[in-house]
Amino acid sequence: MPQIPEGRNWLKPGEVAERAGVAVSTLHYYESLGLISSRRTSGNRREYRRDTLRVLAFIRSAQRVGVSLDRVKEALDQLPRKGLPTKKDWARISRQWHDELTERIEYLTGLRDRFSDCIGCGCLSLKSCPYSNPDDALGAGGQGPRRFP
Amino acid sequence: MPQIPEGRNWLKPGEVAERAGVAVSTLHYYESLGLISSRRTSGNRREYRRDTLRVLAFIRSAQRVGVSLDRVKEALDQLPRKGLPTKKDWARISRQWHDELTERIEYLTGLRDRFSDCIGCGCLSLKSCPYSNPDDALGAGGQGPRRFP
DNA sequence: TCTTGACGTCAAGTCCACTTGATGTAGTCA
DNA sequence: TGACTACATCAAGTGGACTTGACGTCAAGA
Repeated sequence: MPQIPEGRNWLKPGEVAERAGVAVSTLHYYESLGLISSRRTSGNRREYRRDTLRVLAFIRSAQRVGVSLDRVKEALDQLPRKGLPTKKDWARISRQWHDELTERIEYLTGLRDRFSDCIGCGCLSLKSCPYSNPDDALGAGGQGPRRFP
Repeated sequence: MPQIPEGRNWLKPGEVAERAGVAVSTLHYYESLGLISSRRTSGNRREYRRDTLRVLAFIRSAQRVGVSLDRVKEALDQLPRKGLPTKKDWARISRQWHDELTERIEYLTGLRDRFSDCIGCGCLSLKSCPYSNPDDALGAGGQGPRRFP
């Protein structure tokens, strides 16, 4: 991994990509979606602000739990467009993120426990089974995640 | 919702689709993947065994937590190919499922708590942040889920 | 009997999240 | 200076999970 001096606040695409564990093409893609931004050098090369790493980390963890890039963008749009995001900005996002994760954790926990009840026990009845009910809380309005290998 | 008499063990596509909350085309798709199966009437219409609803419920809940259809198929392939799956068969799958969910819950919980630590607190440092580390436990070998609106 | 709707097949389309390829330029190092 | 690599743009391709469309058939009710 290339050493990035402490003082350098603007990073090259390759550096950011390596540090964040994504491909350079992914940076382009995210930029096209407005998730991250860059400035250009005189030679038209991109330069990313150091805190882009933080944004990328945020995106990464959001995706890991199945949040779409659209939703991520909504969250990031609450950061100030101009100027560096402050601690307060990140704290606000962090709070929302925390709540979202908590909700998701509770859902999974319920799923696990009810699953044990209705299938694990061997009752083999779907009549009162929450999984056979398409209209449960989190089910409505979503197509669900696509992959989590 | 159409009434399906208690005794009927073979259901029509429309009935299954409505009960399971999926489209008929989805049933075709799942069948093409080998996730569910059907027999045909003399008029070439599909008929699904009642317990297909259980399989579909299983698929649904698996997808909800971001498990791919490939992985679902792996699990379902452990059910007996011929004959009705027994309580024991479902119980085994249920156990695995339970473990998988537990793992996922623990991951999310860790994510949430560490997230609070490293961003919520405002330290704004990514140096020791688990999200900036591409090589953490669940990160390796996966591209992550795609959507969870 | 006739109509209507559910169903059959198969190809193609969609959406998200990227990746790959083609082609040209910029910067670095021997 | 020349080679080599990183980077730029843009279009097109990929993979998962479906959906839509076109077109023909089967079955149940008026």
